Amino acid sequence: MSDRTDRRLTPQRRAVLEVLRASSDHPTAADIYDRVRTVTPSIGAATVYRSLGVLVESGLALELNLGDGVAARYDANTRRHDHVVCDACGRAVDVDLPVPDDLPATLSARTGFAITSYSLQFRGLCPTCQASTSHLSPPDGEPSAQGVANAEA
Amino acid sequence: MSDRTDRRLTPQRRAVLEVLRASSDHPTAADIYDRVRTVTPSIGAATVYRSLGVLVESGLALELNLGDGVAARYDANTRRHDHVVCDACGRAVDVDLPVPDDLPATLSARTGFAITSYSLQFRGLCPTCQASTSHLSPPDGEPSAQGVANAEA
DNA sequence: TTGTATGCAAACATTTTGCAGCGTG
DNA sequence: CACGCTGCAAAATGTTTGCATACAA
Repeated sequence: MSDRTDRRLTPQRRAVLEVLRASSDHPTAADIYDRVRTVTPSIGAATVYRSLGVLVESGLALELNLGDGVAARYDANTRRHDHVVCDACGRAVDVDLPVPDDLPATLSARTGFAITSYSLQFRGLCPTCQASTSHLSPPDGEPSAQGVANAEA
Repeated sequence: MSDRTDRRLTPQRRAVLEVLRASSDHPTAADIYDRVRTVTPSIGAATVYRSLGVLVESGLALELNLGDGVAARYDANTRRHDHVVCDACGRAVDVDLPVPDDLPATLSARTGFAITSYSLQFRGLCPTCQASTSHLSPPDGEPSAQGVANAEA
């Protein structure tokens, strides 16, 4: 009876992880499926979904719910960080916010919950969409890491 | 050509809103459908979904994505507030956290986004689930507003 | 071998749409 | 009478499962 940790990093799972690491736009499972198929055309959708599950379980990826209507997104950046999502084009950008680190403790004291994780979600208009009068058409599919704001102090 | 604001508060929409206001457990659309039917048995699922959409659009309700696998939840509490979700039983509790109010400004300066809203999501174990060794069975269906922590300072 | 992983297709769950009829202003 | 709203059913999405086969230890 081995515990749930003895998962193998198969070629498919590795491929999914690679794609995820190469993406900075927080792709959904469907996005990832499409991208992986350009490399491993024979992979099945179920395998992608299962692989994502495995990666999340083993701590190699994060599953995000950015609060837009969109399905779960995935992130290979497993450090604690926050996100800001554009209401117009849906683009999601990472942010590292210097939040008071007693936040979890405060919350815990206040609710009795044993806090294990937390994140902040911001919504608004991205610079591009602020510029364009018509808040439509996304800036583009998968732009490289443009606009990732990570100042630490 | 009237704008999208001339929506009527029909009996069905009112019923949905009532149910939502009577619920403190952040029900999903399906939950709400079930509850509304106890009062208005003839209502259709589509109407509930459409009503929720209308209520959200008109600012009478909030659509939440609490990051658990669960579908969107709804909240009649439209004030800005945060949530903590139990990883074991899925219970979601409101919290009003005194976050530095320059947070949006900081974010905006850092990313160029025009921030319109934000919220904090915490995850962990609720008191009940911490107590029970086996992190299973939800505390209960729709407990009244037990455990809502709203200290303001 | 023995058990896990994969691909395919079917099954599912959830939400959206099309449409005819109804009610209200 | 025009228009929005409703209920029903069908359709569209998105994700999970069942199963036979293919691998790997």
